[in-house]
Amino acid sequence: MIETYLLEALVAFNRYKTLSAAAENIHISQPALSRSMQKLEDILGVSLFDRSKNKITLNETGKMAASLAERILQEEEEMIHMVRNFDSSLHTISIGYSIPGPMYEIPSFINRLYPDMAISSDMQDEEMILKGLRNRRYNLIISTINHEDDDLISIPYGSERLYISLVPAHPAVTYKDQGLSFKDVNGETFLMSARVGVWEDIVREKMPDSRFLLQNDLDSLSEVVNSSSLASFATDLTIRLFRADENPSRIFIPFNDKEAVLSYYCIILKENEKKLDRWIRFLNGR
Amino acid sequence: MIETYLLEALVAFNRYKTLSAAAENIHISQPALSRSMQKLEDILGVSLFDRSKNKITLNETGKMAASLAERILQEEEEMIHMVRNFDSSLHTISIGYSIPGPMYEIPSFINRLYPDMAISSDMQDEEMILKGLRNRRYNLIISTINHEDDDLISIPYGSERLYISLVPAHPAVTYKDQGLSFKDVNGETFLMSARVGVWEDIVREKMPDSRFLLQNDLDSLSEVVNSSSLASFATDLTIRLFRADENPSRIFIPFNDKEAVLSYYCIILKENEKKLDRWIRFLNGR
DNA sequence: ATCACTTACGGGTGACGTAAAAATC
DNA sequence: GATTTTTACGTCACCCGTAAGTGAT
Repeated sequence: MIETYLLEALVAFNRYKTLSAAAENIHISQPALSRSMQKLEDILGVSLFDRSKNKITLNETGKMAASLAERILQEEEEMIHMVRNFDSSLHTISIGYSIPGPMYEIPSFINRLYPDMAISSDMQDEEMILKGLRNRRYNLIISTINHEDDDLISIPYGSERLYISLVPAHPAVTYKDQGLSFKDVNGETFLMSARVGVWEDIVREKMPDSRFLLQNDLDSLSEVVNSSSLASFATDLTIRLFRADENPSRIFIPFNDKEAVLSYYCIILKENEKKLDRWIRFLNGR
Repeated sequence: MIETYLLEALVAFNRYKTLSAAAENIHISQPALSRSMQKLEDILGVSLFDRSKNKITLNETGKMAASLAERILQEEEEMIHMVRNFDSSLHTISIGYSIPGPMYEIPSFINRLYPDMAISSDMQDEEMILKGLRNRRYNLIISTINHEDDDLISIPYGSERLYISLVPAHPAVTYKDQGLSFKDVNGETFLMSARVGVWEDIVREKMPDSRFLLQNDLDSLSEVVNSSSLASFATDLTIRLFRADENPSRIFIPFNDKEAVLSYYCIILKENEKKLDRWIRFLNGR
């Protein structure tokens, strides 16, 4: 059989057209490459090159061999990637979210239950999240839709209420105790994260006259928020997790509207029930 | 990149299930195979096996890797065959015949014109011969049909008349000078080669009452013919080439019927016109 | 005790690099 | 003279086999 390094040498020569150039590019000496080409011809029992005294080029057979070799090398690289990806998929729990809130607490729970597993988090819209669960991209998803399908297990996880975050000087802080409604602050300009999932659809619909300044990066968002007097958003969950209410420069007021509350569910494929048994029992045992 | 011998080792282990058995089958020592498996894991950066102290089995990742490796090795073998076949096709002129006669003289002409080329001969029915020319299996074909297509070059090669071969004692030898007709010997039993192409169709149709004893091998045919008094066939071409008329134990009498004469043509793809230039000029220069 | 695998060790193949020669531009 | 390829030669990597060790059957 032909060892891989010979195929690599052939492909390199085909790409760089001279032995010297090819040798340099694959970091071997030029005579070594010359010998490899001879060895390849020897193994195949076939002439692959037209040789003159100081010129060597692939003949028709050689060109064919080179393109076949390239295919094989590509496939070998693909194999490496597939094996590594498969292995890593065995050692990571991949979670898809349609809202960001739970993303801040679920990984630490999972990590406690499965200390040897890596955790990958991803946020996309509802549709992509569900599709990702079905095609095994995600091991579990957090969705605001309670999908009830025969092949799924759906467990109510919790709910999140949207808050407005204001500077203490803002006139709307008078609502502090009773909460306020979207229409009370419709027209306000908000700073918000670009990645808030379905929340974005909700606030845009309920406050059509507002402007929303999106920030891609969470750190820069919080920096901008702290240095400006613009309104922003939070939820009961994020306020608790980040102890945001200890920050004296911001007042948090809940929205009273029913659309300001999102219930969400942890959904997994039934086929993964055993694999995620600890997690399921943790959820049900709360 | 992964050297081929490691893939072979993995595939062997997957097939034979224990290191010892696999090692024996690929003719290396068992520790060598053990090391190869470790090396493969090292290169991939991934665990491929479940190991207990004296047992080693492929895990899920390992099984996947093994099947991918198998695919790659198959492709490599395929590459070797394709390259060798392509190379040999460059060094052989492949000829397809629908009748056997020219098969006895064309190769020697070709050999004189192209002394470095190998020659392969093949006989099949008209349809397969033409198909073989179109799909490049044959470089040239000899056909009794004068295919006139835009992509083909067809050159009349010659014609062949069928003779009957009789022992001198046979009553029909009285026809010797004027020739005879198929119907004159319909009912006769003939010894004939199993590979006579379209001739077989002709004699079966024109002498429906005859029996034809087919011989696969030409040598055994001529042996049987010489030791029996049964009739047999020849053509002007074969009589000349094999000096059959110098054999006193056989009389050759031509068939007069028009179906007893077959004209045949040398046909090549136009795209091969240059490659076979010498041959074409030889044909036209006769 | 036997089997299966791993680790340790010494040996040989062969792939490598350096050097030199030959040929072309 | 610079570039490109091949041949020659010595070196070193690495793959191999043998031997020894460990644990399971």
